[in-house]
Amino acid sequence: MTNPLILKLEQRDQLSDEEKRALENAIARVRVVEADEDIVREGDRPNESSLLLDGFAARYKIVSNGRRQISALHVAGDFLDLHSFLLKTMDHGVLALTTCRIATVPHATLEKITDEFPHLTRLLWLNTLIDGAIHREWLTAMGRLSATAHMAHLICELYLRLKVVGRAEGDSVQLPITQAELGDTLGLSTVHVNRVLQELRKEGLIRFQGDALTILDWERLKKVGEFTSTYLSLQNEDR
Amino acid sequence: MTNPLILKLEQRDQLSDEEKRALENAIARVRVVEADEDIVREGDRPNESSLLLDGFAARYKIVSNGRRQISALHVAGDFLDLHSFLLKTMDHGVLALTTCRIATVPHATLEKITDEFPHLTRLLWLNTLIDGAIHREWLTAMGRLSATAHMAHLICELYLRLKVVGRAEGDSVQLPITQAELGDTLGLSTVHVNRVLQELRKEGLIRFQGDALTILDWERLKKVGEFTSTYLSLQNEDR
DNA sequence: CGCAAGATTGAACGACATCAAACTCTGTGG
DNA sequence: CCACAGAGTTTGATGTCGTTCAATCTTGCG
Repeated sequence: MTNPLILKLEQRDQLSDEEKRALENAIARVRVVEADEDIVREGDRPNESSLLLDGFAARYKIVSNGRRQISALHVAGDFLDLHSFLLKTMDHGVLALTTCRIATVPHATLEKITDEFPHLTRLLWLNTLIDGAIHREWLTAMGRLSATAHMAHLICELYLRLKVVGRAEGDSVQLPITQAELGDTLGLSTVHVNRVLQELRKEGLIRFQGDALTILDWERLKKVGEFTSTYLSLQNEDR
Repeated sequence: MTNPLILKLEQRDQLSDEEKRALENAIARVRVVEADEDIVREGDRPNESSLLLDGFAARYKIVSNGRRQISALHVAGDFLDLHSFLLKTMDHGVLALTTCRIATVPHATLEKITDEFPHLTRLLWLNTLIDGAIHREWLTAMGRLSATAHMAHLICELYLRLKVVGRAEGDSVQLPITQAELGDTLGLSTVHVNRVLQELRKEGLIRFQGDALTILDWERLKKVGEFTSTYLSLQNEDR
């Protein structure tokens, strides 16, 4: 059971043993949050950041008419609120979509890392930059792609991100996300999410029953979703 | 003429004289890019980052049917591609919307800053985190607000961001952005942008003729756009 | 003065939303 | 092991917000 954050970072650059140790030691404690509970709330000023070890979580905002927008979906190895280290006040909430195992890293420890480990600091920074790249990609998909293309795009992304942290088995991943949650992610109604998924199934691109998502035709799915993985920075290079 | 980046950072935290000097010295050269020219292209692997000293710029992506999505609008004091320091490959282009004065900061210098100035590094990191927070806000607005609310939200944000770097005169700012560009930002058609702007004018919320944008009723504009400035991290605190 | 870029208008259309109901599945208690 | 409850999925009918297309109008500028 390697720490999934280390898996994720090692996909992008070399980590020294000392850096790995510093990361492992940064974890103050591990806690479990049940599905549908808040991990961090909008307006909070946390003095620690949460690293997702297992499960699925979402960053979200509620707007006035009660509608919800999910601005990020998180999988094992993702920091849920690393940005709260410097932004201080949470401008959105983070919700557990499933039971989540969460490692807690005090901001004081992060500050120490920035003082003593410049290269590791750059990799943590990189981590937040990838989050930003994903946001931009979602903006483009939301603004300029059809609902079907947007969904295909999201599925491609989630499949790859899960694969990187060893959560894929062949062409399949466990994706315990409801259609309502997908709707809040894509900015669509639940009803339309359902129709879009049916279309992708009918086209023979995916199978999606229960939590099990299988990619049946990766090339065509990528094409439908206009997906290119550049923004995920999957290349290993000096940073 | 203070460097607008320093203005921007000083809004968020104290900067020592040494840090200010390090920032000033980081600028290798200043260049001018004319309106409608690319500043950085998608796929580029720049070895320097561009700091916008004056003018307006946009990050954008083109999707298959030729449509364009703008994922960020930038004003004086903004780094246009600070993230290329660690992401290496540009996943989007950056375009000059007006004539732009741009300071160039070599990545080698940024690396040196991360080795020698931990606190300044955190502030540069913060800078990219604010970009990310803006992305999330835009996602929420795009997914769950009406076109009119979304436009009102964008106007509130741009007004505040310009004000921070001393580009506002009272309730007015110069905003040399066409309705087509606004459409690409909001994910709307030009026609609809026009109608939405008319509605905001008719409601007495803004005046917008030529480049001159005036906020006529800040409180009501904020309300229409469901705007709260938390995500811009305008508080000065230790980071 | 004349042109080109941008803004504005109107009419028809379409993608997705909304509403309301039925269906399926899984877990639970009797 | 059956009934039932509740969450999630699916379906159909209708409504609407924003798009598209095609002009026309305005404005800044050489």
